[in-house]
Amino acid sequence: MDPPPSLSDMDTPNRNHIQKPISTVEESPVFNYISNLSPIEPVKSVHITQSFQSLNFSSIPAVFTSPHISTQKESKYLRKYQFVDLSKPDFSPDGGDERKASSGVSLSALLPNRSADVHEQCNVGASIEEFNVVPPTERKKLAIKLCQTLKYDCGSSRKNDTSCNDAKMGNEASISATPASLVQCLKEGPEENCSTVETKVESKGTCQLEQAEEERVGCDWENLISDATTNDLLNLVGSTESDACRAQDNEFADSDNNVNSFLSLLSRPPEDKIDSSQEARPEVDCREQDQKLVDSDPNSFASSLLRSPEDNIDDSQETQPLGFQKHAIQDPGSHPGEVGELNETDHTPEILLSSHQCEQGTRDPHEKMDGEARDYVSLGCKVLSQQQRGTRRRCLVFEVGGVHKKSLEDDPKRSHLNKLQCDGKSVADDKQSASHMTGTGSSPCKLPGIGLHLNALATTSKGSGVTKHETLYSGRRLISMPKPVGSFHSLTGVQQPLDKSLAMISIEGESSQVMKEAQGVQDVFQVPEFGGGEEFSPNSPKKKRRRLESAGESESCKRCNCKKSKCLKLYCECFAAGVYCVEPCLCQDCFNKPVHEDTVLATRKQIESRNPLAFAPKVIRSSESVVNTGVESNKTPASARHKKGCNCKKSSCLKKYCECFQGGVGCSSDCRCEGCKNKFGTNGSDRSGPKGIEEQEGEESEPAENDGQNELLMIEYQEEEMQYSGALPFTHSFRNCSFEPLAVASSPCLENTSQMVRDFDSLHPKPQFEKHHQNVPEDETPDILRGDCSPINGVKTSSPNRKRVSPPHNFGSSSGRRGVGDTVLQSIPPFPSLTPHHGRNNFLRKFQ
DNA sequence: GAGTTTGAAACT
DNA sequence: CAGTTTCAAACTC
Repeated sequence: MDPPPSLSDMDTPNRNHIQKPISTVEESPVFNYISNLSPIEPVKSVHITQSFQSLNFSSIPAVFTSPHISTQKESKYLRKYQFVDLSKPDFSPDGGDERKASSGVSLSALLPNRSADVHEQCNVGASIEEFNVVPPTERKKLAIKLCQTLKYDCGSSRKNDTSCNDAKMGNEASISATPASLVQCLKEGPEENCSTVETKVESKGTCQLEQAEEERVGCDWENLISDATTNDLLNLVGSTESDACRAQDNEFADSDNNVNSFLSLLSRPPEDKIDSSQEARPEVDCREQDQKLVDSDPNSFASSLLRSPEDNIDDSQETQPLGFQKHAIQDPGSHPGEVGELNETDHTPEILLSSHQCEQGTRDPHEKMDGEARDYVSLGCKVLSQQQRGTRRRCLVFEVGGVHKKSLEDDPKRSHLNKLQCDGKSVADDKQSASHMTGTGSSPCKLPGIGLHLNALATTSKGSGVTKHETLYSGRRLISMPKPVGSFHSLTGVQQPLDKSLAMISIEGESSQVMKEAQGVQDVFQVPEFGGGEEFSPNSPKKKRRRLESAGESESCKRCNCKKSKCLKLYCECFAAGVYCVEPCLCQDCFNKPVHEDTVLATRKQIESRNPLAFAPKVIRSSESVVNTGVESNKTPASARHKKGCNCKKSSCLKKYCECFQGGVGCSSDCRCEGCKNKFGTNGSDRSGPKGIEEQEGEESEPAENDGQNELLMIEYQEEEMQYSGALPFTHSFRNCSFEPLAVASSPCLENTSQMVRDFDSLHPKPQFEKHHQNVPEDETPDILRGDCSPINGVKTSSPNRKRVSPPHNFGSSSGRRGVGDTVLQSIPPFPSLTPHHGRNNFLRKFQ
């Protein structure tokens, strides 16, 4: 298997970029051959290109991919991941919050990193191997070119010197075998001529073994790469490559004075074959020997190279204590203060080779290995997998720790990216967790669980950073639905903007918040099977709830407290909001968890079959057509309306029993409330609001309207999805996080809304609503997305008094009840489903 | 914190 | 589609 062809086979817009670096290096047939075979330069360039491109372009297409559509591919990831994980049972870090955080964040993070790293290792190995194939006379030249190439490649990857130290360490480690070999050759003289030979062989072995391992694992590179349609993979590949490249660059650059030594070694005749025992020498032996050599010849190029990784690690420790510590913690085989970490990572080729040999049963070369080395070898593929993850863990560490700490100091974009990755992994891991149970997988890179239900998003949008964090992490728990399913069919479409938001917010976050977020991620995994559910909570639900409430509504969104509905009915606020229940929930026998994804989705489907708008926001913004028509009602509180209207009898629509009041909207003609005193509305005795206008102008035709309104609501609903598609700028999508009370209508945190509404009270209702409209400017949406050409507009425009002309279709609403799809409102972004057109079409088809 | 009220959701 | 039941949030004490 040849990784570079696999890469080139990738269906990526960067193909042209792939070829470019190759051509720049081509100078001779030999080098052309080498270049074609050597993946170092082109592959790195490719990865780098992808990395940065993915920052800008790749994410959007990924967002549009339905998590269910990609189930198959995700399964591949999952399988591979599972294999790796099995080989490393104790992957999780071992400490408190960090452990929780990593358990949620890091698992899926491994996948892309792992792929990237394996690939890279193979590339390096192949490159060196081909290097060896060249006649000795050419080696010097090639060595120079190799160095140049390495430097050249690294030139574009220096951006993340600080932030990627952790990852860098791993990559440095992965190539540390090379200097080690060089050291040996320097020490042992020309007879071995192993400077490149051994290294090459080891690297070659590494590559081949890696490949073989990958095949055994069942990882099809092509599939894997083809699966890499997500930011995570591409970004991580890029980061890994660039880090490795940088590491190499650093090493080579630092040892320019010793290049001659290196070249002299290269130019030596290949009189000797590699000592198989050395070749297969376990890493500990190699380490010891190398260390000796380093001590004896500290000034040599080889020693310089050899020291580099550890030195860099030390540097990393100094500059990135958190990241490295986390790394160390995450490494199950390492112990604080020991060199286990280095043992595992500094000699990637050796240990990989050893592992490979162990797998193949060719352990004879290990006759002379010491006990420790034998232990390593005996671990077989386990060690291999660990080693493979060694580098990736660094990336992971970087993402976990560095993202929140160090990366903040770096390129914001980079930090942002990594945060995205981290987030994606969190969710992906969540999904994976669920997938383990349900048999369905989701792309670890696609935030499958994030169908942004804007209710959920707005739920916690109260303006504080903490709240925003919570919101976004709540978003991860959102339930994704297959596309064909009405309201949730395209939830993933919002992932990108949402996660961008999250990323941006997280950049501003603090470690405490990070841990809180991580805890939030962990919450997703707290399923009954694992004893994480609140069912097992010894605390009284109400007590807990009170505690949560007392802790401040601004910090924690209210969770459900269902006891009999299993959180699979709209009674459940979480379920109704399209989010999974999490740890703060006090529900009992909860099925609204990722582990019951199938059940949840099926239930949702069923409910939506009854009422397609069941999961639509209860409070929806009024149509822009109202604005267009100049009707002043859009400046009133009632410009946002409850989709169905309330049916209050005793609360006078003045308590949160009333959904209109709860949503901060006025009662409308669609309400059947009695004695309404909702001052935002006009349905009750106080009819000073738009309702009065509405009633005056078109109340009589209301019965005929509703069916049409239903359909209009559905269409508008789709328009909203369009608005929240990834094509919209992040800020635009984030507007859904409007911190206005109305924006949180129908969210699980409605109490916040109500409180804010109450604070405003009836004295200044209009300014509040007007403000909301200002914060949710309709003009931000391109006209094409606004549906200017949609039938809605025409209808609305022609009905200034909101008397809607129903399209000729019969609206297939299951509910003949009045108000199921009444006035199209606009004050709140209705539904976050973002699937661009197909979702819309499906949705429309569904009701035509 | 226990109990009550309330109205939406679900059911018949 | 109306009536009833179930349910959980909101509310009161």
